[in-house]
Amino acid sequence: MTTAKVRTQYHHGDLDTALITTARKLIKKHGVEHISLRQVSQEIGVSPSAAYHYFPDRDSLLAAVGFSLFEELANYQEIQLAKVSGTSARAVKERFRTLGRTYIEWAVREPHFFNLMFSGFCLIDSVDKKEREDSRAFNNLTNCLDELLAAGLMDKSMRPFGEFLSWSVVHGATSLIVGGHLEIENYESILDSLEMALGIRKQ
Amino acid sequence: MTTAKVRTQYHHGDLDTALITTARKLIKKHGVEHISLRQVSQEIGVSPSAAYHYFPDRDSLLAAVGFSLFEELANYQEIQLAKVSGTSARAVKERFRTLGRTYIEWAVREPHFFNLMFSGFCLIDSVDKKEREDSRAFNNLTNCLDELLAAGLMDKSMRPFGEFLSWSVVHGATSLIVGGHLEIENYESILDSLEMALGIRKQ
DNA sequence: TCCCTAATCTGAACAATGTATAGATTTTAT
DNA sequence: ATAAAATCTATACATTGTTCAGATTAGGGA
Repeated sequence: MTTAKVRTQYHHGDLDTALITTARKLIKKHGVEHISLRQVSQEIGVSPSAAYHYFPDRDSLLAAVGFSLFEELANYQEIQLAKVSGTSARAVKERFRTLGRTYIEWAVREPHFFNLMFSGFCLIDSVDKKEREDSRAFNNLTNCLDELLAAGLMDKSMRPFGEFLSWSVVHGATSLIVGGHLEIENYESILDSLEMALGIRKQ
Repeated sequence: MTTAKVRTQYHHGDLDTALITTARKLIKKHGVEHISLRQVSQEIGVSPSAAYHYFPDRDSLLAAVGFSLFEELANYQEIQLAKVSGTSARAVKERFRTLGRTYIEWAVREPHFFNLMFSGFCLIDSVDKKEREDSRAFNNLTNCLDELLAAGLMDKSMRPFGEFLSWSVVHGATSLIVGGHLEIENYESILDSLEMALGIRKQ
């Protein structure tokens, strides 16, 4: 019986992923600006310099955590999306709202994660653009907008602005809320505004 | 002849503002995550501990810089706004675009400033809400939207969403651009989208 | 089974950082 | 002029990121 802090073996075995998951745990609790490589190493029960065999520096580890969070968010969104399947007008519109709602609620529930993802650590240039995890969320948005259009539920002339407006409004509102610059009683009003903006029919 | 680095007097005289302006200068060049209290002190030519007579800790100094940047942005916006005075439909619409354009361009020109302002250092709670400098920019936006409505240039039913949509879209797009998550050829298309969303008449 | 090489981790060290405290210097008020 | 308040320095300490030489272990070929 070995706890995380007292290893019995010299070789950890899976230090690569242990570093990421432990960093994730500490970031979740204390925020990315308040955790150190040494804390992460100590929590695992490993020497501070051990991490340098897997990541060139501290920021690379944090970036790795950040990228895994994009994946997590996309997974969460798709799970919630699956709960509103169907081709009815109600289902299609609810899927669109689900995409925005999950984004906002996920960020509000874990603001430290959101800050890490969008605070310069996760430089897009450092990873192949075609394999970016946030493009999965983007594809889901595109599909949803196409469904809305096909069902005649949204203003045709607004379709070209669909992805940009949705992403900007939801991300912008989320960013302002998480940063404490905007207070909103219930997040559904954000989605109401967005629906109005895109000319999505009521009822 | 005294440079900044070699003071002749024991008392600096205006260390309070010197700390802020010097920190501002270093943040502008290197970004908030790469400057230290000691660098700022050394640049001024003062002991590292001197700063603690004016700010309780490093983060408070950074926050002070951040708050001054909100003021700077609002000043810049109002200067640009004044260049498009008049009551013609063209002038009113151009003022609305100017508000968004200045926000985006200012952030893109000084991304380190933008990051500081919206990266957790500038906690709104720490300052009286009624005296917040970003409310100046918000008031300018409200006035502009009222002018648009009064001139019959925007969709009446969209007015209640005016401030929120404008702020979210412009801030969201800016945040994504500065963070490297979104690439946009010219920023006017952002304003085009926003005008479409608010039902602001063409021509 | 033994040994050798590569993989993996430790230990000690370094400079830099934020911050606390005691004391030095200067200004201000009386 | 002198006491008190304001302002700044010097020193110290714990913590951090990072490097590097060396210790420990794992895996494969004889």
